Amino acid sequence: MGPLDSYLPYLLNRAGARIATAFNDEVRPLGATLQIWRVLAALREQDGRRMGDLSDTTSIEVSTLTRLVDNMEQKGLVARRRDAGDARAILLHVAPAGRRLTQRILPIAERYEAVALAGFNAGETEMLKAALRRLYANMDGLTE
Amino acid sequence: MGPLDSYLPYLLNRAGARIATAFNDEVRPLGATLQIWRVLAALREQDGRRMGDLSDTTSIEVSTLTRLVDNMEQKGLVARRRDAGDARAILLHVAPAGRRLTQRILPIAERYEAVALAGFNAGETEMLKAALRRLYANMDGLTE
DNA sequence: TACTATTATTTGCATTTACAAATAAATGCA
DNA sequence: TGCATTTATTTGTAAATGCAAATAATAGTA
Repeated sequence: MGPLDSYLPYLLNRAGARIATAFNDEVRPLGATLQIWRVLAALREQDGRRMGDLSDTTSIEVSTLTRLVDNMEQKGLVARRRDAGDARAILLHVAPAGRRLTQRILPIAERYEAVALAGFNAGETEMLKAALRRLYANMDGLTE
Repeated sequence: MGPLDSYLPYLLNRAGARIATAFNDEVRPLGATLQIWRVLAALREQDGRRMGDLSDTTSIEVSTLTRLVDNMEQKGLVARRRDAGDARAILLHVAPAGRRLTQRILPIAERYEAVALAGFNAGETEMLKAALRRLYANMDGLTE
């Protein structure tokens, strides 16, 4: 293996960690965290999701997610409801405070997108995003 | 903000998390972790580094790194030496067991690079890596 | 030289995280 | 229907994480 900064997982982690840390610092004054934002963003995309589904989309491990949701529920950001059709499952819904918080974080999220992609034109941006999706899909090759 | 999977930090985190989890599972039987590998890889690139330097290259927070290094030192993977020129600083060196572990992990790391980039040609690969470096650099715009 | 500010690392402590086991419900099938 | 298997979530528990404060040494300057 050559130099570290030509190793893809390294570059990926480094970029991700930097954005994550900065974003986290920024939303903390709002009483949020990156993880909370991830859940809210997932619910914004589609409300009433199962824990397992949320775990998949947010990349937060289920047992961690359970406790994060406990916390968010206490803060009134979300509400658990037992799935009527399948009583094993929970459907998580945003609550009013969660919607308000989402609205406050959205402009920050948009700013991060813009800053990260500063100097990228539309074609480059799309190419990068496509590559990241492809990369994610490629990992199927390992986990079966 | 549009759909989640067009949001760059999301794509970045998702890809990174997936690789990280899989890699971690794979090196665990060797008595290693992803974080341990990060330190070893950084030392392989250049031995005798300061804690702060290591923190920067590995994206591991310094206080976390201190304890990780405690652990690695106990396992005989690395050794701390006080910097002769500046007694505040520690220079971290690989130890024989660390070198051996590095050799065992290297092929795994190479495989991950290959799997992640399956189907990418040389040009696409270089473009992606360049984009990730640029993205990282772009974040200077926020943290000053 | 003494004093203040800066830099490098570690430690205190509360929170977050994740593996494994436990619980609870649905499904498949004898 | 009854029982074993699978699926969904939570809980137990130990380890990892990260902010803030503490410690230690250097550098800058009056």
